[in-house]
Order: sequence, then C-alpha cells, then structure tokens
Amino acid sequence: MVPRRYLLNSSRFWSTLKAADSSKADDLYTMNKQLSHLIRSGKFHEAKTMFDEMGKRNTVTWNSMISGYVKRREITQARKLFDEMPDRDTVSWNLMISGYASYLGCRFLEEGKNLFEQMPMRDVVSWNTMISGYAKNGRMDEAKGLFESMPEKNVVSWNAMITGFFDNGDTSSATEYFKRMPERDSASVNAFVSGLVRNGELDEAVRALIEYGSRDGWSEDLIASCNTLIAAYGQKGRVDDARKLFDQIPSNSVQRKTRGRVFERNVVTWNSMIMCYVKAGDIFSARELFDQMVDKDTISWNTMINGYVQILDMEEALNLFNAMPKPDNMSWNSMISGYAQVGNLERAREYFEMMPQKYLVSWNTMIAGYDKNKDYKGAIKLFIRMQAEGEKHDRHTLSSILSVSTGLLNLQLGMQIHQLVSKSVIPDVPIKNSLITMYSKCGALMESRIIFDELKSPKEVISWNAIIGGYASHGYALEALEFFESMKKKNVQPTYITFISVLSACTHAGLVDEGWAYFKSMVSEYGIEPRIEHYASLVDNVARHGQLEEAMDLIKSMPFEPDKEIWGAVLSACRLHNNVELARVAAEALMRLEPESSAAYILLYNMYAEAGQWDAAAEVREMMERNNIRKQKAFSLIDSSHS
DNA sequence: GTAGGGTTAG
Repeated sequence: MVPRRYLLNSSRFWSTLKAADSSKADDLYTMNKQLSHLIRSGKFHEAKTMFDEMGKRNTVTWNSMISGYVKRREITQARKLFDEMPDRDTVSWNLMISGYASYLGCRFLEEGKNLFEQMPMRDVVSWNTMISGYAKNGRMDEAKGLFESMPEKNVVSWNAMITGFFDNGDTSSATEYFKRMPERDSASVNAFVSGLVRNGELDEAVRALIEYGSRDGWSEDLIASCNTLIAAYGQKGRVDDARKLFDQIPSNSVQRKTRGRVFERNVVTWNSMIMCYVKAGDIFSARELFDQMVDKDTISWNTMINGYVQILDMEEALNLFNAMPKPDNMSWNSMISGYAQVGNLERAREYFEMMPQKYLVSWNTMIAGYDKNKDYKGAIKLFIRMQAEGEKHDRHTLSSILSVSTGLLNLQLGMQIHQLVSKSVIPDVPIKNSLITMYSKCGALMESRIIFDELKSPKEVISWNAIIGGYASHGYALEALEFFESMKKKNVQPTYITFISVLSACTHAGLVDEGWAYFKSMVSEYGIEPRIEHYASLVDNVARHGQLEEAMDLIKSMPFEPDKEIWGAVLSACRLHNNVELARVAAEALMRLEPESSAAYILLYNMYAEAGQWDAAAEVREMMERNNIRKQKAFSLIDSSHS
C-alpha cells in the first residue's frame, strides 16, 4: 500500500504540470485520451469531428479512430484511414486484422490474412486475432495450424482455441486443450464452463466449475459461470439442481456489506434463481427468494411480476407493480398483457393509457390482447389510432391484425394487411405463417399455397398445419391428406393440430378406414395423446358412415365425458341414417349440455314427424315449451351496432 | 489504440 501522503504529493505534482500546460506532447496525449473516451462512450460523431479538427495527430490518434470504425463495423472507412495514415505500428495492423476477422465471410478473413502476412512485425495479439477469426468462421483446422506454428502462445491463445472448438461442437478437443494448457485464468474456466453449457453438458460443467474453483480459488469472475449454469438448469426444468448450486454460492448480501471484489452471489444470481422458480411455476419459492433479496433491481421486480402474470392470480402482480420503485416499460407491458390474459380488457386499456411513454411493444401488447379476447373491433380501432398517431408498426403488429382478419374471416382486411407487410417489413417465417393461416381460413387457398411454396425447406410444422388445415376445412380433403403425406416424407413431426385437420379431412372425404388408421398412428407413431377434438372428428366420420354402434363404442372408450360436438355429430348421423332411438339419446344429452339451445329439439321433432311418430313429436314440442325454449334468431357475425 | 471468457426478463 502506498502511504497517503505520497499519493497527495504525486497528484499535486500532476496538477502543477497540467496548469503549466506548456508541452505540446502532453496536449496531444490529453486529446488522444479524450478522443478514445468519446469513442468508448459511443459518441462517435463527436469523436469524428474532433479527429477532423485535430491539427496534430500521432499513431495513437489514427489508431483510436480506426478502432472506432472497426467497432461500428465500418470496415471500408477503417481501411481508408489505415491506408492514409503516415506511420503504422503493430497495433494499427492488429486493429485492421481484427476488423476483418470479426466479420463473418471468407472474403474478409482473406483480407485479414493478407494483412497478417504483409505486416512487418507480428506480436502475440496478431496471431490471436487471426486464430479467433478462423474459429469464428468455423475453420478450426486453420486456427489449429496457426496455433501450432505461432512462436509464443499466451493464455488468450489457448482460450481462443477452446472457445473455437466449443462453438464448432467439438467438445472433446476443447476439453483436451483445456486440460493441456500450462496456465489458466478465470477467463479460461469461464470459457470452458460456458462452452460445456452451450453443448448441453450441464453436469460436466458444474463438475468442472467446482473442481477448478476449489483448486485455483473462487475468482469473483466465476460467478458469471454459476449464473449461466443456474439459468441453464432452469431452461431444462431442473430447478432442484439449480437451487443446489445456488445454495453453494456464498452470500454476504444479507448483511449488506460494503463489497470488495469477492466471490459471492450477485443480483444476476438471485434473478436467475427466481426465474428458474417462475419457469417451473413455483411462485411461492420464487417469492420467498425475492423477499430475501436485499438489492433488487428492475429485472428482479419484473421477473416476479411476470411470474404472477403467468399464473394469472393479477392482484399480487399489481401489489408488486405499485411497490416497485421505478416501473419500466416492461413492467407496464406485463400489467397490460396480464390483464388482457385474464380477459380484463378494460384494465389492460387503463394501464395502456396510463403508461408514461407508449412505445411499439405496448401498442403490440394491447392489440394482441384485443385479438386474443376476440375483440376484433378493439384491435382494429387501436391499430387505426396507431397509424393516426404516426406510430411505426412492425411485423408483430401486422401479425396480430392478420390474426384479427382470420378471426373475422375478413379476406379484404387480410389482403390489405398483406400489402402492408410487403411494403413495410421484411417478412419472416412467423408472419408468413400468419399469412398462410389467414388465406387458408378465409378460403383463398391459391394465395396461401403460393406463400407456402415460397417458404424455404425444411418448413416448420406450423406452416404445414396452416396449409393442411386450409385444404381440409374447405372441402379439399384429398389434397390435405396429400400434404400430410409429403410432410411425413420430409420427417416433420406432426402435432395434435395437424391430426385435427387430417382426421377432419378423412371425415369430409368419407374415408373411414383411413380415419381409424391415422387416429391409431397418432398415438403409436407420434406419441400424441388424442384430445376430445380428435375423438369428435372420428366419431363424426364413423357415425356418418352409418356405423352408429362403432361410434357409440368409441365414445364409451374415451377418457373424457362426451361434449356437445360429439353428441351433435351423433345426432346428425342418426338423422342421416334414420336411427330414431339413438337420436333420442343424443338429443337428450345435448339438451343437458346446451339447455338454452333449440337445435336438438327441432331435429328430434322433425325425425319423429318424418317417421310418422306424431305422439313422440308432440311430446318433444311440449318439452320444448315446458323448458321455455324458443327458436333462435339466425346468428349474425355482424356486430349489432351496425344493423 | 489491438487479441480470449462470463450472467438474468419479454
């Protein structure tokens, strides 16, 4: 430790020197410091102005400016300065090489290599830069070649190789190099542990972390690896393993010590652990930790609020929202989307309007909320207001409005949004899926087919579902099944949604045997548990075909109580095949399930009447009157306020 | 002024 008086003396010395301000060299030194400070704090344009106005520059001045361009990935500008500058030193060359090497693509890497070969003097940084450039481009053989032939390696060279191997999936070479390296620092251990995590070797990563931490000392940098591991366990749902690790990390925060740099839990550690619990749906454990936390940050609060939002109990979310010191955009959005999720659009809207600074995501959240709650008018009105207020939309906004068009089966609107998509966003796969779904559901199969065909292979199952569903629900059963077969050939795993469409296609095409076969393969080949919708479709298929007994057996075998769709299918099949007895069973079940509906009564009445069973028909009519059932007005999709 | 590693939300 340097005695305090010397520090004072020395600082006095410097200020005296500064006050004199006579030396030009010192002036340039100060200006260079200023220039690099501007660049590091992101004030590039000010830096550029300063550079242009500087009367005197030395190599460091030029290098700073080059590093600014390299950081902004403006490689051409960087090269221009490099070519212009009067005296290049090794750092100038290294900067240029790093600019080329951090770009992906062999053209840049080649140019980096040219410079590397041309430069008058290489140092270890030059070699390391090239090695990491090759590693980033997946060219580990060349990286290895350089590594082996370099005159003098340091710990950075080893770390770069290890990360390179991991990034290219070569866990065993990474491990071999890590074991072989003559000395390690905390970056080596972090690189090793994080590489193992990236390659899915979580337990191995924990073992390594504990081994090297215990052996070489728990450097404070290692907390980052611990945090990575806790988060990774959380992703895999292994919340107990995450907690075990968490408990092993010392914590001083309870006593709120003034921290030096020591190995202990930090705010990210706590947040990650809380997040594990939230992901696992264990809100109580999450809250317990949250309450123990001394230094909560915005992420801690938001994670907890989101936890409550996800399990839908909003009251506690609101309490936390009100208690948190500085709610940010995300906190507001959580409240908006939370209220929307529980169907309370009024409160969602209230929070949306109260937000101090609305931005794109808040608009999107609110519009998506309206869409999810089928308040299509609300969604469209808000979208129109968004345009009127000059807010920019993005693909999420348009995706929601496409979903609105789908919900309304409004092809005109959907086509307008399609135009907007083409005009204003770079369409990604999810928005193309939204378009396919919209066109499919609205019956514009040609349009949806065009977009589907344009998708790059392998196409996602969502895209397949959209196209199969479109064909299946618009009477093109065989085409739908053809799509399903080619999807299977491409080894795309179907989902339960795929099978709803497939089974419905079989029903509409009258393919009973195929229906059964697909239903069975759903479980045996793909391990998908049939839902009630699948049973309903198969019951419909079998019953329509006149196999009413088989249909009833199928219903009895279901693990669910039959719903109105199922009894509805049975009832209409009974009408088709004139089975009055079973029709009565189905109709009575429907009357119980939908006491206010007249449909079952009317159908049964007609069947009795057609069969000449007038007594029974009259009885149905009486029953209908006794239960005060009226014939319903035709249901209209058009909002009553328009009529 | 240059090379390697590491965190948490949506």
